Amino acid sequence: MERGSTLFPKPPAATHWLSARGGRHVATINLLTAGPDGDAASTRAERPAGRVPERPSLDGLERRWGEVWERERTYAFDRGAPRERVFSIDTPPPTVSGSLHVGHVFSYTHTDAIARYRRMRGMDVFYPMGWDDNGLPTERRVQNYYGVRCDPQVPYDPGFQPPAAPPEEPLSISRQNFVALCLGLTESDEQAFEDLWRKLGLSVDWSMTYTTIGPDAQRISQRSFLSLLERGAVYQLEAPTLWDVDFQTAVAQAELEDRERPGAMHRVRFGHDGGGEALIETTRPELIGACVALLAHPDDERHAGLVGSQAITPLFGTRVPVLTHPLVSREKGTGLVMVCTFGDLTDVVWWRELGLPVRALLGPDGRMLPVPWGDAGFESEDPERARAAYAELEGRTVNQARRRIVELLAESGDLVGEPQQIQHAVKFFEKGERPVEIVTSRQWFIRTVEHQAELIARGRELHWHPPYMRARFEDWVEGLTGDWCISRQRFFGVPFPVWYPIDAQGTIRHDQPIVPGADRLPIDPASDVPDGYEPAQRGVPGGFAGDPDVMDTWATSSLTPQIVSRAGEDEDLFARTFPMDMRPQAHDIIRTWLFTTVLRSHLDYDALPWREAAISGWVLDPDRKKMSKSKGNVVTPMHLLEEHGADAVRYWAARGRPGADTAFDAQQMKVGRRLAVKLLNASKFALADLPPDGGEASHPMDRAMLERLARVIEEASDSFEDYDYSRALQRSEDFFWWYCDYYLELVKGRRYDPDPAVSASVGHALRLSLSALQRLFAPFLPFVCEEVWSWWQESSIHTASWPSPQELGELGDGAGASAERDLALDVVGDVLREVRKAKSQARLPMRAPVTKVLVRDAPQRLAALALGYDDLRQAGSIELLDTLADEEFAVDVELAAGAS
RNA sequence: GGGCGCGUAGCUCAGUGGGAGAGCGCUCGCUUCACACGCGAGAGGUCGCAGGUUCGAAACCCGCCGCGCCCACCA
Repeated sequence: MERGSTLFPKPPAATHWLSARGGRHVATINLLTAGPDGDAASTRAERPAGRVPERPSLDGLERRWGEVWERERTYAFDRGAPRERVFSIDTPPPTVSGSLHVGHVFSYTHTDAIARYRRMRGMDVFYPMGWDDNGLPTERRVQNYYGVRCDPQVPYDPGFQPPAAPPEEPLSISRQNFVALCLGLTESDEQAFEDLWRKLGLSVDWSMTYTTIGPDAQRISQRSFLSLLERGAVYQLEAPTLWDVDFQTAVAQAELEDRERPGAMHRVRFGHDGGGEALIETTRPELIGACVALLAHPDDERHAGLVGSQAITPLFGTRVPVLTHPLVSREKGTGLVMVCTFGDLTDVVWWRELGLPVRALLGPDGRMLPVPWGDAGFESEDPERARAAYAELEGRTVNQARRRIVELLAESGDLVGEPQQIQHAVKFFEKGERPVEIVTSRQWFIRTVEHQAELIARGRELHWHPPYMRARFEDWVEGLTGDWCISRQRFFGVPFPVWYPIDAQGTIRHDQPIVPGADRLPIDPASDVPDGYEPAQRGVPGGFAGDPDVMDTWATSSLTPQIVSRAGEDEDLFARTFPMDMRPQAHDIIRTWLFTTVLRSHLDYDALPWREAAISGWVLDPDRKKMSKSKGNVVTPMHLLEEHGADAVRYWAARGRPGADTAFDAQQMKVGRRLAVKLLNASKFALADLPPDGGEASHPMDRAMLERLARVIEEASDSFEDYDYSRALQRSEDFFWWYCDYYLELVKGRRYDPDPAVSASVGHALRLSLSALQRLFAPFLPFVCEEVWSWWQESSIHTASWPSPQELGELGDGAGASAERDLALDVVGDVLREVRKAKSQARLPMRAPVTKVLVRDAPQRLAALALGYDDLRQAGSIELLDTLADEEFAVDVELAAGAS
């Protein structure tokens, strides 16, 4: 056996043959030293050098190669690489306080396949992992885990230790202590997540992780906020805001979801200053006291007589005008609608457009506020009665108040008929338990609506994979009705870096925010003091007050491209990585994460944050419903990986087309495992007793196989370029099974032929094909591919170059000859199938000898068959192979005597 | 109500103008010197329905039906 030469004596000039990672990378692929007797293979995995194992196995591959990759820093990012060689990925930071489920495994595998492909193309892949630890999910988890509750009024306790077991009554602790617990708990969560990702084989550079609550993320968030503030792109306003009454915080439009809930429609009689009555229908009778107008459609003649007059609310005796608005539906209810401050978002529109007063009854805790009725407060025709009625509601929750007021209305005779039970969609905060309410409060908003057209244009600039996902983005942008509310009345988040002066009267001057210098960031206005003030001046007249709120989690995660590329922190890295190349994410957060990231980058850099958006689908239950948390927790990802192996789970994931929701299917994982085992065995077979390399594929059958493989490489590459990893896998896999079942069987005779002149062509073709196949599968099955590669190669397959058609050699000697060779593979396969069928039907083993085979076929096909004549005879154990020109393809098989 | 996607074998899906396919499952057979975690063979389909374009449609166009998702509505 020759030694020391290489598969590719003349590496093509293309840069993708060269390492993206400097000296750690081997530029060429060493082939001829392979085989069980070879000595060149390394001891990277504590294996006797250069050995193909007797019984190859998948057992232990994950641990073994995971350690090697870590030790050799296989996936390390070389930050010296020029921008054009960098492929930067804006990885979604998973929420650490939830648990990872199969949906994460699914979509992160897609990203990893693309990352590995790009790396093999010679790109320096910038692929950091982040953890989204900031925000409500962590707060909730800490509250439950330790049995504590954050109370900003409680002073900081430097010696605080959480109770050993959660007490029955939640323990009130300071914000600083609470945040410390959040940080501690997320740290252990993050380690568990990292372990899982490593086990799955994500090719992440683990030296570059980030968190959305870390100081860098805080500094970058605050810096961006201050920049927006300076430019007037962010403002604060006291206004009706979507509000979650359990978390007691503002929420954003994007965080709402509809839930079907039973409800009741009540027909209620209002009085009227003309002496008549006005009937309305409402699902929220508890807000009758908050009614500020009745509305009809301008063209609705039924109520034309009422318009312009005054109606009088039942129970409370408040006079409200009857007005018109085009948004009123004539078909719904009585055609007359009650406007309250505020029952739903449409009320806000009516209130704003018609200039109606505010009469708010609902507090931030979701209970009916104490309000004065009569002279000192809400007006009423009969203040005594109003006070008495409202006393029945005050302090009650929405549901309690609703039940009570229905009784009151029934007693007073103002409820017309029985309430109709209905099923209707109600808006919820996606993490909330009770419907959102609308509460007036002071909040920060980023100007969004005025940029709608520009954002649509950004969406068209972005390359979407699959392309139809852009429609979701455009639908969302076009449907925006208000600016983005980014403030939250919570604790574990990035604080707004703003203080306010308190004037001599003790009023907080929100209109005169005090901002810190850039060099002070990140700051927490709850503990830091603005320049020119003393700590003792906090909260006193003439002093200052810190902004009490934190940013919405999306207000930070919308900056992940800036965070990972370290905008404003490391200009060199930023220039090499931003705008980024790719954003992978699932389709359900296009309206949140994708949208807000585009918005922030547009506002801060007047640019897209990335070129490509690769959108993945969801994992569905076998019954095609979205995988629920409860079910996801039954089959934890770690269990899956342990049961089936990482490569097998990755195989299932990679079979899911980009953007397509995919059913959870353990059966597919078994198929993936089979593919991995097949790769082991086929590699073992090809590499053991490998014949000498003749330097070219001189035999037409070998050449035809390589030509097919060249087309597969081309298709897989094109698919990957289009971010269609699943197609790349499918093409490679289809070829591979054909290669095992037909090609490897057909060439057995020649490869074991003692005459090197006969075996050398197979020797060459096996090296080329096996090398290319192993690399084609490497993005999908990184563990088994690294294993089989290590049997005959020195460095990692994952830093080897992606296969190219050119490396298979100059195959072309005329299109006609090539077409005939390809036809030969088909015809030989057709005949072999007939021979196998005859043996199968005769219940004979496949090696059973065949006395004679007569192939009838078109002359052209018979001519092609001649190219594979010997291989076919050998593979079918055929003694005599004859052909006869005929119009129909037919094969007569004569089995050895006594066989059937 | 608007939009997007999907509908092909029992299941999961590939197939975008000219032979209806793969894997799994099922049936039968074979321990063949890479692999029994294997190999070979077989059964199984009016390609959702209806119309149109075309010499020719699973594919292109129109309509309808069904499923899923997103958005809007929410009195």
